[in-house]
Order: sequence, then structure tokens, then C-alpha cells
Amino acid sequence: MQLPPLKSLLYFKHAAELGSFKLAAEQLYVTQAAISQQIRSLETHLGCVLFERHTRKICLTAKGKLLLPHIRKAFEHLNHGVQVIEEDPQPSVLNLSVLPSFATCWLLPRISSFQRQHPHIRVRIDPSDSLVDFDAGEADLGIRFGKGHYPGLHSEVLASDDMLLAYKPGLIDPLKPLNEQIKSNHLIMDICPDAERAWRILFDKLALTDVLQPHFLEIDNAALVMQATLAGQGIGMLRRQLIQPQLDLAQLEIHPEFEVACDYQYYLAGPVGHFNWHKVKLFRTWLLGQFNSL
Amino acid sequence: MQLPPLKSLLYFKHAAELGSFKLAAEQLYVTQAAISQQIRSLETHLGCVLFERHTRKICLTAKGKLLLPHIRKAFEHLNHGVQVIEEDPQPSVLNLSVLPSFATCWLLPRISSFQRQHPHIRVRIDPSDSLVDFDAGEADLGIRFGKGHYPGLHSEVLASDDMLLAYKPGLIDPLKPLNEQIKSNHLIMDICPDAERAWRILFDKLALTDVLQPHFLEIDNAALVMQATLAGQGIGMLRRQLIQPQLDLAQLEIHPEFEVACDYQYYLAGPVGHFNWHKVKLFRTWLLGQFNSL
DNA sequence: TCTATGCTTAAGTTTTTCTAATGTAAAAAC
DNA sequence: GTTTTTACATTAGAAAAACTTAAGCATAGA
Repeated sequence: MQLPPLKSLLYFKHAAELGSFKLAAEQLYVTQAAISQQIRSLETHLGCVLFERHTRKICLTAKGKLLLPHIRKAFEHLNHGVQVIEEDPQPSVLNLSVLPSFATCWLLPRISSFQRQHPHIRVRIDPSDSLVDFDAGEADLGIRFGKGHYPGLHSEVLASDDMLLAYKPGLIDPLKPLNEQIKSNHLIMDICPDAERAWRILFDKLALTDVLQPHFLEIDNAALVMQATLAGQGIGMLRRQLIQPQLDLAQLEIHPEFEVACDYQYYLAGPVGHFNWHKVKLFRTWLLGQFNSL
Repeated sequence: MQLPPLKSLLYFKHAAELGSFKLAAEQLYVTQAAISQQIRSLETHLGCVLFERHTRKICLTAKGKLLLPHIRKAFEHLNHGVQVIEEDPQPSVLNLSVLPSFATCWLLPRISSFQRQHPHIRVRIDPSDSLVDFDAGEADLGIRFGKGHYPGLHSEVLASDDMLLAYKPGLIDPLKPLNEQIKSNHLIMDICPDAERAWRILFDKLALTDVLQPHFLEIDNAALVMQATLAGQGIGMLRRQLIQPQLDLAQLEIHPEFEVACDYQYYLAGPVGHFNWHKVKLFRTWLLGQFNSL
């Protein structure tokens, strides 16, 4: 016994319960045409008409009325099953998977505010370069710097960022041409696409093509780049979000003539179900608040 | 509460019940890779592992065991609902939608054999050029001559066919060149892609480009083309399946030098559910038997 | 140790589903 | 009795999901 396309059954349920394709479309975040097509496909598959179409409303036919309760029951079971699975196994522990540099420069300096607000939640931060295995329960949520394409996971943008030229106050004189400053200082480079791109853009802008390789200090971690910059070892190409605390404290300065928007953005990502967990909702709210207060 | 992709739940059910992705794949007529991918997508979506993978078998994890009974129940309801809808409303009446020419030349001469075999089934034949509206219950099954693409419907090939040059015995002398015969007789043409194509192939083969238009008698129905041919009004381009009875009775002859396979084939088509109906199963068996006995 | 089995992964293709634009018919408003 | 509005239908083309093929990998069993 061949089942019809399952999605068409879901659409049927919504349309039947709301008595309207239009409302079902809104509820399901698709266009009305999508509903219309799925219902038609279901009807073709079953070989019978399920709705009487009137101009301003639809009614279930006899066959439709026969079908609805079964479909409804079926989806109740599916929902319940998924709900059982998706229950939070440890409501009082929040496991975050975060990029090492973001953890060091952004999250750690701010997390105490979250802990003060929600003292009953224990926060664990797992710094890792790649997304962890959510399936294995290794983390509840991830914060990533990327393009937002995390197949199978729910994700939302947190913020954009810019690459800035940063240095220890006094290291260079912002009134002298940038050109000169670049040539006469060490350049501290993070090995990451956005930083490399920003350097390239800067060089193009200054028409510098002959910068020597040894001029660069390459470090594979933005937090260490910042540390080196803080120590006055040269000029760093750093993300604004990561150095904001240092800028506020005037431990770093940025050159006023340079700024490049990053290709990547910060994303919050994780399995859809996790976003219903209480601890996750609290953290998400706090996180968005932190980004928006800047 | 966001449901996972519904198809992945179906695959999960099969895999869990069979304890094997491979067997599930066979049961669902897909490759084992498809199962593996769907299960992974489900796991990613739920954020937990559902199967322990061992080398030669898989086992449900605790979460998987929790999920299975709900999913199973859900699909039982879906199946039952669809079954209720798909019950045959008139088990003793078989409504066939058939092309007019096929009805006249093929089905009607043979249908009495089916009626003798199954006297309790009343057969109704609805000759129509286009597929009827199965949704409205206008027909149980359709027999079409086409490419087998009937979206939303189940279809299966019944037979292929060839276009032949047919004429009343004695009208032409098969030993004289075909070339001459074509020029000196009326040509009776059906307005249908396969017939037109066959005439074109014939003309190309005979290097005839100067055949005059009035030479042709155009008739928009293969049954009438046959009738005109039977009456000796000219040479017809006809499908073997349609003229077999006349060939057997020597009421028509075919030219031995010409035969072109049709692009189209005969298909049996209808909503999937109809193929479970008793009367449909009987008719299908009979129909296949008729085609195979040729 | 070697082989065979069954799951995984990756790339590319096919199929399905969706959107956007437009059409249509009837109810509601004027 | 028109005109407008509303909700569903239809279409073509774009986007997303699912599938297949082919290769890889780990391990149970010979």
C-alpha cells in the first residue's frame, strides 16, 4: 500500500483544520500556490477530491472528512514522538561550542553577565575550530563565524563584523601616511580567509605590491594575534567584535583610514529542537542583547 | 515544534524494524546510501544518535527505542486513513477511459472475453482523447498511447506498436515497386504524431518529395482511417495492434517492405490506490494476457 | 591475514517542491 | 448592476531535497 507524498498529508491537515489554503500557507511559511499544488497532488494520488472549492472558502468532501481524523492522529503521534526525543537531558548545563578566538576575546569577557543573570545554569564552553557533533550530544549550541550554511541545523545571524588595523597606542602616528607605517612595522596576520582578504585589499588600496614576506608575523589564532598586537609587536588585522574591550580600555588603537566588512558573519546554530529548550532560549536572548547593546 | 523531514521518519521506521539499512533500502526500492543519508539527516535534525552502527548490524540507541513506537503508531494511522479513502466505491463496475480509436479497434473486439471470464463485473468504456479526471471518480483506469509520463498517477507499459502500410487485398501489387504504388493511390493519413512521422520516414526512404497534398486523405481518427482503408479507398498508415483482427481475417493486407516502430507505447494508468482494487487487478491480468498472447 | 559485508561519504544528477506572476470566478461593496 | 476584492488555480522557471553511483572504511568471519 503506497503512501502519498507525506508532505502533502501535512498540508492537507493544516488546510482542512483552517478551512483555507491561504491560512495554511501562512501557518506553514510557504506560498498559497505551494499548498494548492500539494493538495492537488494528494488528490491525484488518492484518485478522489478532498476539498470542494468555493470562491471564498473550501469545504471538506465526504472523503476528506473521512481522511482528516486519521491524518490528525498520525501527526499527533509524530509530534509527540519527536517531543519525547527532544527533551533537554540536562536543563541546568549549557554546552557551547565556540571558536577558540571568539571564546577568548568575546565570550569569556562577557559571560559573567549571563552567569549573574542565571546562576542556576552552569555554562561550559568548548572551544573548537569545527562544528562539533551535535548528534552525539557534544554541545547544545554552536557559535560560528561563517556563511550560515549548516545543513540540517537551524541557524540565525548574530552580527556582522569588520576587519580593522589595530596597534598599541603610540606605535604609529596616524597623521603620517599609512603607506609608510605599513612598510616600517611588522604586520601580524591571522591565517583566516577574511584577514588575508583584508590585507590584500589594504595593499591594493595603497598600491603596495613589494611587501616582503618576512615582514609578516603569521599566527594561526586571532586571540594570539591580538595578544601580539597588544604587546606592541606590530600592526594587527583584527575583527572589531574581538577587540572591542581593548578599544574601550584604550589598550589598542585602530587606524581611522581602514575598515573592510567581513565576508563571514557570526551565527548561532544547532539542532532545531534545541531552540525550544529553556536554557537555550535564555542564552539566545542574552546573546542577542549583548550584540545589540554594542 | 518543527517536525523533521517526514521521509526520514519513514526510512527510520523501516530501518529500525528491519535492523538494517540494507534491507530497508530493498524494501523501499532505493539504494542503501539513500537510507544512510536520510537517517543521518534525521539524527542531525533531532540532535541525537538513533542507531549504533556496528559492522554487520545496527541497533537502536536509547533515544531510538524511545522514538520508534511513536513513529510506528503514526504510520499505522496514515496507512489506515489512506486505506479507508482508497476503498473501491463500486466494486462491480469497471470504468475505463480509453482512446476512441483503441476502444473501437482493439478493446471492443476483445472485451467479450473479459466479460465471459468475469460476468459479475460490469464494464463501462469511456472513449476520450485526453486523460479524464480521476480525482472526480470519472474512471477507475485509463489506457493511453503515449510516453508514460502521467504525473501523480501510477502507470505501466502494456505494449509497443509499429506503423504499417495497410490496404484492401488486391488494391496494389506488392511485387511492383512501392514507389509507384504510393504515387498512384490515395494515401489515408491519421492526424497523429506517429502516423505523420511514419509517412515522412517512408517518403524519405523512397526519396519522394514531390507528393502532392491532394493525394492525401486526412482523417482525425485511426478507426475511421481503418474503415476507409477497409473500403478500398487507398493506402492507410495504421498501427499493427489496431488492425490485427483485420489482418487475421485477411480483410487487410500490409506491405512487406515497410514498418516503423512507434515513438509512443500503450500504458495502463491510474491513481496508485486503484491498483489494489479487485476488479482492477482482474482487468489488468486479463489485459496483459491479451497483449502477451499476440 | 584475507575476504566479504554493510555503513559512510562525496559528487553529480534527477526529482520534487517552491516562488512569482498571472488568470479566474464568485462574493461583497459600491 | 457594475466594480472591486478575495481566494484558489495554473504556469514556468528557480531552488532545494533526495537519489544514484562510485569509492572508502571498519570489522566479523573464513
